[in-house]
Amino acid sequence: MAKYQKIPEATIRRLSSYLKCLAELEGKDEKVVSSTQIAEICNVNAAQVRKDFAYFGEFGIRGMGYNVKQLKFNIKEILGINRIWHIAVVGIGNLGSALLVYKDFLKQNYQIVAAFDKDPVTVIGRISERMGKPVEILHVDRLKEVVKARNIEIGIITVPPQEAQKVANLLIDANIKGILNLSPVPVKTPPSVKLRNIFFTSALDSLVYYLSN
Amino acid sequence: MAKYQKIPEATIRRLSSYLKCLAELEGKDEKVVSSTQIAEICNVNAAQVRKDFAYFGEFGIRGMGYNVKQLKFNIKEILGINRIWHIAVVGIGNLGSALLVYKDFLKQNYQIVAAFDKDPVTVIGRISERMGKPVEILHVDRLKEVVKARNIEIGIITVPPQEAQKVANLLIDANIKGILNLSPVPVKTPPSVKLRNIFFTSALDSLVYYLSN
DNA sequence: TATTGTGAATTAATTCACAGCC
DNA sequence: GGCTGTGAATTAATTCACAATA
Repeated sequence: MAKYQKIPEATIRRLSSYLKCLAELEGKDEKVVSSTQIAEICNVNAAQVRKDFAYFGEFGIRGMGYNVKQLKFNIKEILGINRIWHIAVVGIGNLGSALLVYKDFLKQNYQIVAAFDKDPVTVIGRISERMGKPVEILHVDRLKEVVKARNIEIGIITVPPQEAQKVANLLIDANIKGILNLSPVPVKTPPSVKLRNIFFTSALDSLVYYLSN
Repeated sequence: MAKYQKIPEATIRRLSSYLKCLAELEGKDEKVVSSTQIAEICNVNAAQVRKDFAYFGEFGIRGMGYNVKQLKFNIKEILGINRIWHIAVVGIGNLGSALLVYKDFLKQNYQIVAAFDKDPVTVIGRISERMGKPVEILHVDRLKEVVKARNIEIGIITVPPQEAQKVANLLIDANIKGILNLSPVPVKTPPSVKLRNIFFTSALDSLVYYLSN
């Protein structure tokens, strides 16, 4: 898909945000959009928008702009989300169970096909009252087996900090392809397992820095 | 606090991650740490760690390293989190109610002192069964008044996409200082109101890009 | 001796500015 | 005429490499 060059990680993140913008425009039945409009909505420079696309090809029409539907399709193809990815959530505490019912998250390209906890019985009791059995909660011992059986490619870690690396190791051992770590501590993976550590509080910390300075 | 220069946003995010690392080391009773160790744990270059600190002062001892406790204190001071910040959560759906009980989040420097929804009665019924009245849920009409009364400086937006900008506008009108937007669409604020849009799925999208390529 | 702190060198990302094209 | 696509210019971030020093 990519032409030849190394693509900046920032470009990839922006592509994902352009996609949201395009989904909105599509909802408003807009057919065509210019780089200037996208830039305006996403708070970036218009040349940047064009350059981000240029890494992957020519998607626009000079003098006209971009076809919304087509551009959306192209970006999904670039990102690899023109299909459904199977996800497992490990750790069904507050955050984990929020994910299980987070519909916006499910709707597009991701499907949570398994949920694990080290104490499924307690957890099921706690969460079943507020959702109609969204997905069965399994004991974490079954992780490797189920990852294989259900073609799970991505694991989301939502366990307490002291368990995070252990769970990461289990996922790695289960031949997971990628890990999204939402626990409050960083985990390590070998180069073969792609990783994103998302620290919720980091965003707050950086916000607060700019509030204080 | 900062010497003179403009500080890269990336530096601020890393400071927040060094802080996590230091908290862990402190928990293990480590007294001293080197830039190389921090770099190793946080997956960055050691010179980068030193340079990040250098923007703000000299915190280490040549030949020795950094005093864990002291460095932790210094970073908290730099980030402005050497005190408690009052937060409001707007939109008590799944994600919002997860925040209300997300203890790791509360523990350090942030305190959720108000929660708003446009239908508090329904919401209270839904969530009260799984938590012991963590914080009263108020009607969003009372936002401005309560923000003022409780010295709330930060608002977290966890409403559905079509409501996000409206809520942002309410917060802006209530003279909030900063907004953390966890809804799936970007919102806009005037320059006087600092903003972070956190798109959960963007992290997944970028992870998937690197899995596909 | 070991490790910080930092100027210089390097690499990367962004923006400009305009040629190319519909 | 208006907007894309892109080489060149600029700006920013990272890393190197070593002098300073506890």
